[in-house]
Amino acid sequence: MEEPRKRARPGRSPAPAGRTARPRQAEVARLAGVSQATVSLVLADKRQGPAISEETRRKVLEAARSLGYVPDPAARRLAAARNNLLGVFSFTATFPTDVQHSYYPFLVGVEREAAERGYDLVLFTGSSTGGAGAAGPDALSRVRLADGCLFLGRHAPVEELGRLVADGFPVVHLGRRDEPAGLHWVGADYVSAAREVVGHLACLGHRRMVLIREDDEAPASTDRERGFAEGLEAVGDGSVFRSADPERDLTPERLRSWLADGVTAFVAEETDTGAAWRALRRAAADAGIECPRDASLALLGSPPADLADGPEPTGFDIPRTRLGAAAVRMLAALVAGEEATEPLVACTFRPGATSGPPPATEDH
Amino acid sequence: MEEPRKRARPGRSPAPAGRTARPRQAEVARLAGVSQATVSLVLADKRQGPAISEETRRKVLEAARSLGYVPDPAARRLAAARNNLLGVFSFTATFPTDVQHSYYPFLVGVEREAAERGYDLVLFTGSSTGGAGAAGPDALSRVRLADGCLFLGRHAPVEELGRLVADGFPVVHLGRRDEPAGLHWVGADYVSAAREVVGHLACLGHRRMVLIREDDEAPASTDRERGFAEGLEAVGDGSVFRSADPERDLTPERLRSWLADGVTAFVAEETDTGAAWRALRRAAADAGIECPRDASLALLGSPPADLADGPEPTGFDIPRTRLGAAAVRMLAALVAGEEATEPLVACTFRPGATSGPPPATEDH
DNA sequence: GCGTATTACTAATGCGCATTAACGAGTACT
DNA sequence: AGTACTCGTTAATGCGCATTAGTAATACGC
Repeated sequence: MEEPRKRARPGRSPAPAGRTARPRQAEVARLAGVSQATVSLVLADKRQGPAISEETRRKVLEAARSLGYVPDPAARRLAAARNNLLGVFSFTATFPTDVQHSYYPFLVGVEREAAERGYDLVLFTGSSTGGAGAAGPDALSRVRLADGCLFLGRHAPVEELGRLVADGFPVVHLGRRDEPAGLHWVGADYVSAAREVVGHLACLGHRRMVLIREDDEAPASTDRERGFAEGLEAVGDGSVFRSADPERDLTPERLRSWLADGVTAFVAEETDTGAAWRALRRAAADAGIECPRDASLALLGSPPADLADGPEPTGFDIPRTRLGAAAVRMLAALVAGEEATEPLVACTFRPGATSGPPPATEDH
Repeated sequence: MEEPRKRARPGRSPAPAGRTARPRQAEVARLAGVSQATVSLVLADKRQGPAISEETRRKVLEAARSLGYVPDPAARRLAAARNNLLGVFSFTATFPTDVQHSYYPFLVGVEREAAERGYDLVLFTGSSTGGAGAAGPDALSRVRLADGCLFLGRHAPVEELGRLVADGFPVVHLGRRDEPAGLHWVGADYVSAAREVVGHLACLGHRRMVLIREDDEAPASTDRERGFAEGLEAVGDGSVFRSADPERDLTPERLRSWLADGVTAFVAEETDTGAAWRALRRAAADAGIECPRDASLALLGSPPADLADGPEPTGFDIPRTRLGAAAVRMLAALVAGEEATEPLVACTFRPGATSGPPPATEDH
């Protein structure tokens, strides 16, 4: 025989004893001798709504306090037609096991800014769609549960993202990204940052430089190259060394031949692997080049963890935390129906110890 | 004249253009040519309740998929159902800038296990920042949006937690905790782990040991002490050195006097600061005690980051990732209305290099 | 005194969903 | 042919709150 219980909630109105249920606005209203609507108004404390007498306000607040009234967030969000929920979706686990993955600093900023704005975060795991739940091509659509969603990682499927964007669902991608047209993103201003590094080298007197980069087409790489080029435009000239495997191809001999050609500074891009910088450092060491003396080195980003304890490289730091915050700001703006905010976040220049004036030449 | 707009939601039903709003069950129903109730039934996929024809089921699922329908979590909660959302609430920032005491390893386990079970995570923010959400007496109550909530950190206000627990809201605290009666928790089995470490020392031949601990009453400390006592029960005897500032109070002289008393092994508890272990290592060094030779040292936990590169201490590792997973398992059980699962998670013994047989005595 | 404001509140409605009583259409059995 | 069931679907309801239209009461102006 089925118990005809109404909902799972125990003891209601006349309180048949047992646990007292959480009080509702209705109970507060009864105690204060007013209507539920009045309670809502008092507690909302709007300035523009109907006026409430001081007397009533007092009674309601008193009643609410004495009952220990606490609003039900679900009901509140339902009635207000917004969730105050921002999604965070990464295509790998948000918390990869290899500790202190680079997402961490982003999340710091994301959390802080979201908290600041009263949003909570929903962490969608790539696997929450692949694991127990349904996989399939519409896996991404789960993020619609939030008011908007932040995407991390390069492997976002263009198709599905495009669909979300086309539906007007607020989406912000962390990192510049052109692919689904209309996708909003925030990213570090690699162009300016690279330009600034080159400018710094130019100030020191360098006129001829080489950029070492890996062989891919990620915006992060091309932006750096552009900044490199722009920085050199009026003050010198440079060339780009591009290799799929810099650690193999960047030989000490090549470095020496560049030096012989009058190159006095080398700039490496930062990548996931840090291969360019590692290759550059090693080749320089093998070639017997002492760093700020014989040639200057710069890194367009931060050194990989395994090279962290060498001399601090001249270059710039990616403001990951601020990026996370900026992403949330933009997402919040989109959710509010406003224009997207500024997508570029400035990197901070790092003087470092791997650059100095070029060695004296015959001009001297 | 007042525009009779319904809520702030733009473009509805016949879609006057512009942004498409999130689809509701009603839209799915319309597209599938059935009623909203039917949609709900199909999507709920209950085995009891009214039967649904295969034909209808197909149509509904197809419509839902093509619209990218996702249930509104707030509405679901309100209608007394489940969300598939588990909350995570920490009383400091979940992603602290100060990496020292990071919840990261826990979160790895939490995320993995949650994904495994088809739950998404809601990170309730604003606990620390006091941002827009400000810390009222209802700061905690936001978590009711989720099906259940995980709490991290020691500073959980007993009052509010008690309220949630009393209301039957599924709550699991990470770390043993007695305070709000009835609170569920998962924690590392410090008692067994400490016992095992002591047992190991006893096996090596140690009979008299001293436990160095800080002066507080956290369960994590008292549990370790209990394990220490239990481990010694039948095999030897020990005493406890307790200090609010071990680095000041634990002098080399004291160490020597213990040695003179026949103490051959020292055990330090792990705390946030790592003070006990640091003090012990330093005092031993200052006293000219060479580690495994003159006396054995053990650490009930993991060394602080700044001592990580010394010899690996004998002791145990706290299985943080597994703890996170266990917490989610328990929370899921509670949400499902089942009994709470096993709260204790075993630590893994670490042989280390700071222990060995006691030095030869006059008995020799 | 009768409109017109103004103030202080309440009734009614709906947010999106789950749930259940009710209903219509078959089919089976007296 | 009438009754009893079963099956598939829908109408209706309510969760707890915010919002708005509406009402009652009082103050004001001429």
